[in-house]
Amino acid sequence: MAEPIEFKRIGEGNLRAQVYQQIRQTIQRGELSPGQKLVDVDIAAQLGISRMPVRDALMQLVHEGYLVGTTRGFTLPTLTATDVADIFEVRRLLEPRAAAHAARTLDADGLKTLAAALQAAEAAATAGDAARFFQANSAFRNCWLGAVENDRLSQTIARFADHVLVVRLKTLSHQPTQAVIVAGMRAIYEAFVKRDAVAAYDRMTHFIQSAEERFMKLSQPQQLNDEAAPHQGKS
Amino acid sequence: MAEPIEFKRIGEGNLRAQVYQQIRQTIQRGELSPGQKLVDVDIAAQLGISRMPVRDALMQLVHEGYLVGTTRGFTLPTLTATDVADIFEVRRLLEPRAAAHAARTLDADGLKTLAAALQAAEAAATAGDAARFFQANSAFRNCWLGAVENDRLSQTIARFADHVLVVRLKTLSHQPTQAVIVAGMRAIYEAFVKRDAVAAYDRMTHFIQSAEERFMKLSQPQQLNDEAAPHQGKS
DNA sequence: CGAATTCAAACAGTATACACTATAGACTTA
DNA sequence: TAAGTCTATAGTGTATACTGTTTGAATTCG
Repeated sequence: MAEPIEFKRIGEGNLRAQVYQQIRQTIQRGELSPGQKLVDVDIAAQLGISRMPVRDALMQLVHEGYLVGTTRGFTLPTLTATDVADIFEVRRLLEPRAAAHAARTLDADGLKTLAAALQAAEAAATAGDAARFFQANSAFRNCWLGAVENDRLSQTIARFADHVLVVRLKTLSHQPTQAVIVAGMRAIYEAFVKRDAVAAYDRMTHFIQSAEERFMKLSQPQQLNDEAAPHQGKS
Repeated sequence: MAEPIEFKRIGEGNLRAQVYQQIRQTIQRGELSPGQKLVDVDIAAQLGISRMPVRDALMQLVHEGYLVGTTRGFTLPTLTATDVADIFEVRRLLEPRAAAHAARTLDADGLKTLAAALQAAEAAATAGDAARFFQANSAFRNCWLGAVENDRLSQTIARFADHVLVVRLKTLSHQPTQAVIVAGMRAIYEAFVKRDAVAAYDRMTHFIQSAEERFMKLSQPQQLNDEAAPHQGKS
């Protein structure tokens, strides 16, 4: 199986950073199927560069939890139900506070971007376009997270949100769930517009909670094989 | 200036992991002076291995925030007052909850280890032995964090706590501050012994708060040059 | 026909070599 | 003597080559 994914170098800085950005975007967009295998030498050949920068990028992604390294290439991690619950716990602790910050610091530009993302999400939900919904969801989050002045806080949130997002691809394709998500986004957006930090805090709390419940409910039938596949990761 | 620090390979796994552990321990113990410069090729020569594993380890540490990469070697990051405040904000959000978990899950062995660490801290405080106090403090934290079942939560905490610990070397050498810290540790320890999750939560909240206040108060005179040295980090 | 054993390909880990760039410090000049 | 400029060098970034280990598949044996 050859690489079905087209990698091309993007953006700034050294090769490692470019490759890192590229692969991370690919993962964030859900363009990497769970069984898919990433091999440094293949990607390097495709980009016309040597293994080392690609390898560095892949290892960084492994360390951030975006990938797991096996003895034969790198693949997406298979999160157990416990893993997802753990991630949601951290998000529950961090995101409400971050949202409260954003309510204070979001400027007019940011609010406009949020409004656009919200509209896109609504349109995608009614049209049943999972990919667009996915993307609008990420855009919304990235926008308000960008307004959070505590970079460590926002980056930690972004990382963990990305991890579950990969798994949530199926959940987010579910129409009723999309409706719940959109409602939550709108509630949060309105708190932002009113610059109401308390409301933003509360609504974000509720949002995360309902997102988790939705996920757990929907993934129960398929079992998401908990104890079957323990943590993973080598060395 | 040659390397005043002796690196030797330790522990398990591949060379990168060994070197990583070694350097991280060195940093955690405060054995790296702020101006100190780490150069991959030097460390590699000292260990009798090639640059690559050392380089990988250093880059990982940079990515985790333990070091910053400059064009001439790697050094400790110089945290501004804002940086420290940001880190403490995240810790305030995460640690109380984690402590509540630990109150449930700590076993007899863990409690014994905590008691030992607490005693060591008290002894070091009365003796005025900053290094031992430092170490006992870390041992205490690592122990209860180890009992937290949510690995992502505990690892995130450990990382951020380490970051400020490096800066807090001076603060923790201050006798009155040591007394405050020891009192907080004892209060938390007692909550653990009673398996009182609520008390653990509350006391950890108070502990973090007082630690932050202590730090901010003590570092005010030296200014800790805020706007002077912005974020740092290259590429 | 199924299970154990062997073998070779695949891929990560490590080593070495070269290229490129940013800085420290010398050197110049006012 | 202080400010600007220039250059040698230190040290990262990237490339290539080699090594070791895992694993999947072929092959043999029960």
